[in-house]
Amino acid sequence: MLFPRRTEIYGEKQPSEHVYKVLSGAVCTYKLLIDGRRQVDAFYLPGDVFGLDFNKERTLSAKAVVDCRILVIKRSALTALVTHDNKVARQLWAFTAAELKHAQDHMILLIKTAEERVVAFLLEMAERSNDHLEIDLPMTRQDIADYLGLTIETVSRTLTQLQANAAISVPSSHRIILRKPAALRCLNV
Amino acid sequence: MLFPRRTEIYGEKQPSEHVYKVLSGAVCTYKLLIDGRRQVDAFYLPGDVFGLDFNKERTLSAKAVVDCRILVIKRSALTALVTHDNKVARQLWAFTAAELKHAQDHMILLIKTAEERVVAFLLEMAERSNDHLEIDLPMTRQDIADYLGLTIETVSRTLTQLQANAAISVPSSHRIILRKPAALRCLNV
DNA sequence: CGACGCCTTGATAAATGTCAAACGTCGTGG
DNA sequence: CCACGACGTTTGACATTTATCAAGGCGTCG
Repeated sequence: MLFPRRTEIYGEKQPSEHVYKVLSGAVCTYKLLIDGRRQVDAFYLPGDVFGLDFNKERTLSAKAVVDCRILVIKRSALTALVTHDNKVARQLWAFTAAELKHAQDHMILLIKTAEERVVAFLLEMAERSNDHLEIDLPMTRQDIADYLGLTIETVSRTLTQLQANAAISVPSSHRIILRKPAALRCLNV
Repeated sequence: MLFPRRTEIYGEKQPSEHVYKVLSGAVCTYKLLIDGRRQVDAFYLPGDVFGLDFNKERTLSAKAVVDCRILVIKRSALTALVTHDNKVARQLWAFTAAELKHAQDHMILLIKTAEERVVAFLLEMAERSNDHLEIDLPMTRQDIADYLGLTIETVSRTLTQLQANAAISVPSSHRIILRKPAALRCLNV
């Protein structure tokens, strides 16, 4: 199924009827406060599965950050499997546990300084990329800022500062190359 | 089993061999950065179960915030049950999902202002208390500050300010009474 | 009674947010 | 093919929030 960029895939409080797998593009999950402040919980890249918040209602919203091809799976198909196959049940549990771990790591990120947060984000994205040094960032600065609990201006300034230190280079705004990965890892506390 | 206050119950990276239930007292789970900054993930009060991070290794540390009586359960006893009883497996999964939801709510708390964070904390604790208006806080200001991503000074100042607004009263430093719960809920975004 | 631990208060500093403007890039239409 | 406009990003000047550092108060326990 195709989702154009910026499309909402599901919204908070809606019933959880499907599970999703990213085929191409990128997705983010987030929460909104009434005044518009937003906390992005996670980015999902090709191969990643999302939408397994198996409280009946969605606890997060999800939207396509760029045009996406997404595989949509009925929840009922999964729950049927679970009641019969114990192994599937355990895999789903492990998946939820992994999301919990990610949320815990994200929480500690939110108490760090701006520079540490940006570096942690770059290292996380590098870890998930193909060659671990060149990163393609499908999301906007606003998405990154909302993931890190900062403003776009602070994210932008921190990136230019890292570039000034020659720790990274930014050939285009959605492409970043790690020049001193070891130094960056030191900043990752 | 008895744990005096400040005792570590388990540490990050240790193997997960037990699950715990608070009988009396209070426990918190947390992560540390090398320079000592600390993020408290959750407080557990009598009746609560903790220690179910079922990645093999602990992703958090846990310590008693006051003297505690704690029921300690062998992990192996649980996993044995799980392989046979599908219902137990699903309960454990639901438990992990609930922890995940709490972590997500905590993340959005960390992007709010100091006043909003303190209010959110008070409302959360009130919700878990007996009469929902009088709160007994077993933890220190430092524990609260580390839960909210603030300093003890900011927590203290915010509490005195709420007291000045007559939104709360603080008869003793570990006891808080909500005077204007509706007004506080408005601040909870 | 004194000492210690914890909490509160005050003055100041630092980090990040806000507001505003300029810049670049990309796509569209003349 | 070039010009224009929209959108996203960067940069700058300034404001605000919260942290830091330091001192004082209060209660508890030996």
